[in-house]
Amino acid sequence: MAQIIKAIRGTRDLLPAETALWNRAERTAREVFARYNFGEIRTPVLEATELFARGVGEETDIVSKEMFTWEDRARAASEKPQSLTLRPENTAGVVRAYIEHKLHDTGQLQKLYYIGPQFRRERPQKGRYRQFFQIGAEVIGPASSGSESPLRDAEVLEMLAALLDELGIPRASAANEYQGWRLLLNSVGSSTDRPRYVAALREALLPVKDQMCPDNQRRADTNPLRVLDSKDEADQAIINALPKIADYLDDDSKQHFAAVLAALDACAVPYTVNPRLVRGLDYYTRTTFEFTVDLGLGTQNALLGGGRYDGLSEMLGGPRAPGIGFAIGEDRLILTLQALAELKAADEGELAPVKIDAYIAPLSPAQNAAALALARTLRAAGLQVEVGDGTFRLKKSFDAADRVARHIVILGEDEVAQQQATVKTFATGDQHKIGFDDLSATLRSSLAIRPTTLTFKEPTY
RNA sequence: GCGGCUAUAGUUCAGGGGUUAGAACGCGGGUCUGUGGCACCCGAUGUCGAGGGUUCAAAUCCCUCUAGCCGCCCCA
Repeated sequence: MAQIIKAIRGTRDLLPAETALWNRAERTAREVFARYNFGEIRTPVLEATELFARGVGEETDIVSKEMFTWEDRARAASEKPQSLTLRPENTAGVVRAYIEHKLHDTGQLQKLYYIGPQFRRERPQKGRYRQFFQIGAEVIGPASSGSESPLRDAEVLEMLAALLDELGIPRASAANEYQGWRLLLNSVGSSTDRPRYVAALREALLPVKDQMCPDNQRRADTNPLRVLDSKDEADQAIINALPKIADYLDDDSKQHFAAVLAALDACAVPYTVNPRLVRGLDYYTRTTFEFTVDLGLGTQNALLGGGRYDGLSEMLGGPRAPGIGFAIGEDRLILTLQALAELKAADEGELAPVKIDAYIAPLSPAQNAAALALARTLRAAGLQVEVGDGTFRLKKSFDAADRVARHIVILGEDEVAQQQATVKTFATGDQHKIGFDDLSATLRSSLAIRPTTLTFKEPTY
């Protein structure tokens, strides 16, 4: 027997039972984004490796060891082979498109959102896959369009709060034992603040480095900012004594951050300022944030992350175009929603599965053609319809119908001859004969099927 | 990339060197020829993750691989 082929490591199939939830989440996100005047952008899954090296940062873990990268062969002798990469995130691609299509020259603020797969070659775990999905958005434009305003930061954060609220994810509070979402916020400073701070950090780490865990010793050399969000218990005292980024912000950055917090207060969006929150991508400046959630996600409790990237466009060879954005881990969002649904089911009992409108059951193969024709009519009217096969016994048809549909439409010899279907409503047990021409209207209006408004008698044979 | 745990029916799981591998749910059929859900009866579940080794004998012990989960790293 031939070897079966399986989905490759870290990728997975989403079957209808799950995609229903994915679609609901995506629909909600699209609706919320539209209310804030965001339009959708779709960028290629494949980009030049150079884009991520320059945008995300050559030294970051993502670029240095987690990308799916290969050399595409040259098409002609005169052409050089090109290094291609499956995108590990989408912000760099959006900014590349912004520059490439000269959206800057419109002078307008661009509000763009995307939904799509991203790829990172990490060890798979719950909530962490090699092909994972992100729902993200970017606000970018020339400074004259207001792209640099703290209002943009606050608006994005407020929009995210609205989205999570609308998806039914509770806010963490003492009342629910902090099972819910929580916004963590920090400012990592401007592109001039940050190098000063990193230098100070390095200096402060030098004498204490040896006392820290091996991971932190390594970080102290490669990426000192990462020492700040270390979970190592023993190192916490040392970390708390390190210089604070807040003391290295220039006046502009300080005022900017204060304005963001003031706007969040005005919108009643709860947040926690965490001076140790840092991000793993080099392009972030000033406001950075993370939403965590304690439902359904194990150690991967970061539901979404984002921040400002005022210098990214220039890094990619474009004009100065400040911006802010975020990316939601859609897989993690779904895990959270599933955990929430389970909690609810434990409280209220299982929810009845959603059923389609009708199941057409021909009584013998002679009625198969008529059944398909009737299905076509009903479907054209917008009804959700399944069709059985006339070789099934009626008993089996009922069984199959009850599993998926609210009504069974029985089609025997008499029904076809009279152009009247026998329709039974599972919930009530009511059964009526309804003319083919009236069927879609009758099924559409649940009122008409209620016994109080219909006085059909049980058919007698 | 590192460490640990796990892999048996469609699903959740039990078993544990010795005839033919089990339960529940689910699935198929019947009792019941155009009226289901309940009940009762019958039936099929399967390369025991893959490959190799030890042994008279391996689903069981050992090794390698693969995949999943947990933690680390990192991040969404």
